[in-house]
Amino acid sequence: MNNTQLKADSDQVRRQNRGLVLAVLRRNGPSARIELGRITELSPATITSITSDLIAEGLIKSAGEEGGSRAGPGRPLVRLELNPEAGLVLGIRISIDQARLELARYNGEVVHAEVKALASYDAAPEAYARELAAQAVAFIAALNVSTRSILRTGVAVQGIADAMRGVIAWSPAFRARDIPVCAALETALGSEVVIANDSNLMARILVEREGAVAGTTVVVFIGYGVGMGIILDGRVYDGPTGAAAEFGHMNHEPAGPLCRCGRRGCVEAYVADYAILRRFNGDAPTAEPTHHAVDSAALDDVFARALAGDVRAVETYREAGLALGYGIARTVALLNAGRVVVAGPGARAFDVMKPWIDEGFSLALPAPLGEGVVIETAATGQDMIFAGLLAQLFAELDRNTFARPRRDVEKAS
Amino acid sequence: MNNTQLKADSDQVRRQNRGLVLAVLRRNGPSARIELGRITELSPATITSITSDLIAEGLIKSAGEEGGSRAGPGRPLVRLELNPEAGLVLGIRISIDQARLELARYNGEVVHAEVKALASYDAAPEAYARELAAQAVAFIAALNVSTRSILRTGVAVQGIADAMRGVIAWSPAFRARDIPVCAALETALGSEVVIANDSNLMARILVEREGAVAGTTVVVFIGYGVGMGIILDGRVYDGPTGAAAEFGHMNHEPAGPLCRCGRRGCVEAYVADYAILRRFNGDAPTAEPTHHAVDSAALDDVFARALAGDVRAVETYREAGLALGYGIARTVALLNAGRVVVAGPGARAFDVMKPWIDEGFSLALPAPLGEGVVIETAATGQDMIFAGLLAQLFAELDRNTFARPRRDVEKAS
DNA sequence: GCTATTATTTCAACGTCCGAAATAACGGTT
DNA sequence: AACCGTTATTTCGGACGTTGAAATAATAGC
Repeated sequence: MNNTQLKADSDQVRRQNRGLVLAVLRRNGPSARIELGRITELSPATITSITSDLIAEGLIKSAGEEGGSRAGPGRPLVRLELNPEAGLVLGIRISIDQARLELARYNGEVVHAEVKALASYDAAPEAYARELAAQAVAFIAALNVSTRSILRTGVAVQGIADAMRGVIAWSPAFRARDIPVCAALETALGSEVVIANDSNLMARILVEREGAVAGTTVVVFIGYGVGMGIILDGRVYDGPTGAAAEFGHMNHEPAGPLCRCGRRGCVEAYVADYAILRRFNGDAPTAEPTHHAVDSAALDDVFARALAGDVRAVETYREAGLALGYGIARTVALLNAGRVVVAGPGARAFDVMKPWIDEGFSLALPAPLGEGVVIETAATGQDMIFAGLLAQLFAELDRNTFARPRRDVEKAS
Repeated sequence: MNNTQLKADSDQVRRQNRGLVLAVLRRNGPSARIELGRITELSPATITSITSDLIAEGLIKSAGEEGGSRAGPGRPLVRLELNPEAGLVLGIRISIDQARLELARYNGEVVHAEVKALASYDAAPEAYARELAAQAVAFIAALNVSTRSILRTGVAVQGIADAMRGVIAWSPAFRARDIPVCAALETALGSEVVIANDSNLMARILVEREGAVAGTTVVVFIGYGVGMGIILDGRVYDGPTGAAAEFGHMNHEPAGPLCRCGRRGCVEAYVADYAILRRFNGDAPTAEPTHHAVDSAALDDVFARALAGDVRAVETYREAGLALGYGIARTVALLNAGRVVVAGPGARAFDVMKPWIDEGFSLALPAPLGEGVVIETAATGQDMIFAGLLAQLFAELDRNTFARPRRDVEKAS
């Protein structure tokens, strides 16, 4: 018989409290010991003990003079901050036929970012992974950084990111399935590599920016595809394997338009970039969708026409809005979400779609379930995915690696 | 700034480990200290310390001779068990126009169960709550039990159980909304009262019976209504307020048959008892559904006819199965569930519907998302809801009340 | 230079867990 | 009946973590 829960001991207490201190420093920036004590509710004595350990291990250091002290009498506070030199983290975002790499110090400061062309859609899985690893090695070599100082690497991608197996199980960026990116990067870099879904990362950073969110929030990401990040009780839900909610492939109507996935009536087939264009152009709903990036100028045009009242453009967004409203209603029925944030490039048309989103929502959901649900949009950019990726990497690093007390560091006396 | 996490201290360590010991005793039945140590991974010394505290507090006691020792030489093990006299727990299940009450000892043993008639559908909220509380008081008074020994009370109901506000927010058993059952019971009984959803409790007990479940499992409950319990990583997900997944009111087709909730095309309107009868009888899909319990003999008849190949009966289950398959696919898309269990009285027709469930599922879900998903049924009864309710009450009691170390109990020396 | 004030560290006390040793309670053997 | 091997449970001292109180440090204001 195996147990659901784990036993607790003093090691775990220390780990938890160290993690807490690191988390506060990461979220709040430079903080004095007394402030750490107030926020964590740990006693000043404990804070002294924990911070002196962390300093001895090189994870944090006392901030310079810019701390700014405090008005009035009394000993000035000494602010502590994360030590940027404690290590580096590498973030990689894979999208169709390109990859963006970003190197950041332990305090979150970005050292360098770069976009590399890297054919993905038609690539063979192993070859792609090898090529990606080579690009990563070249990227950090060009910065004169040793692979040894890379503490952790993260890969963000649209579609199903299987964190257990460390592969991209299924993504619109690839024709093939099961791209084994983690293994290749791990051997090339020697650091632990995690994989995550774009929408989840977007959700993560939205939550982080706004502080803890009560209840359940879902973030719908509309762009080249349609994704979703789910936040349950303030925590991003990653699914059993790390995959995100495939809201885009949640069916709307059984005989609906053809989706890139080959099924009919997926939400994506009404709402994604390609679906908007297909509908506006008057192509058959069963016309095979493109598998490559769509012309963003053409999309801008449809949007502008909708604003101007062009009938076909409005009708396009009406159908998209209805599908979205129904899809959101189904999601709310299942998860009892109180807030829905529509984000991503496709969210530019949010205001145009909103009346139809509301209509679909209220047609699909009995009033008691829909009451008080807020459907809104949020300005988001490509860098938010990176911010989320780095936030996740640092959170894991702090919690799983650095929170663990080390007994092998000589304490200064 | 407030914190997501809480600090840890030695008190919390003890609480966690005491809770662990109680949980093992509850799940495993009488266990010797050495066995507790093996399962919890705590040292024998710690187990001695914790168990002697628990014994002093009257929560556990050493089991009689029936422990059965062990073959071979060596000191025989002394099995410990939960002390039935540590307190009582009251479970109440509310259904349409009746309530069932059940009193159980701390070790889970049921003292007495009783069904009382209690008009619900047309009742006024406050009056219903008062009446229910009066019935509960009478029930325990008839058993010669003092309200003081009731440690906790739980209410199970179909529909939206708002645990935060302690009300039945919306349920097929009531025309009215927001029935304030918790407040009334709390003042009448003096014990903490929690409210929970039928389907969640069913899911809880299914999980408990099978041990920890890896990944995500959903339990679809088909009966008078259609509900769902979601198990994320082996834990029942209760939603922000304690409500369950309203799978029954997840829309299937925008212009589908009329649901009891007044919307069209809900899964329930294809699959629930009343929907099966309506379709089989050839009534219009927009015929107003009944709000009272359906004739179970008539349902048996439809089922028998379907088995015999009656065209209209088969067609009825075909449509229900398709709706179910689509609904399950939507759920899997969102939650990445690996296993779906169809339960409840309506699950008797599972085998009949299975081909259509599978068809709907594969039409709705791209292959990579549906791979390896197991859709199955499980035999369930009314008592499983009670078992789940008691399990939940005891788990909360153990974790929140009894795991907390007490310093006011005199230790035997 | 002194005082009030606030931040940080030191120290002793207390709670928890653990390993090792001691003790307890059997079955089997002589 | 005494002894031995075996296994369960308790006892005890040590290690670690947190805490409150007291001591110390570092400033502003007078």
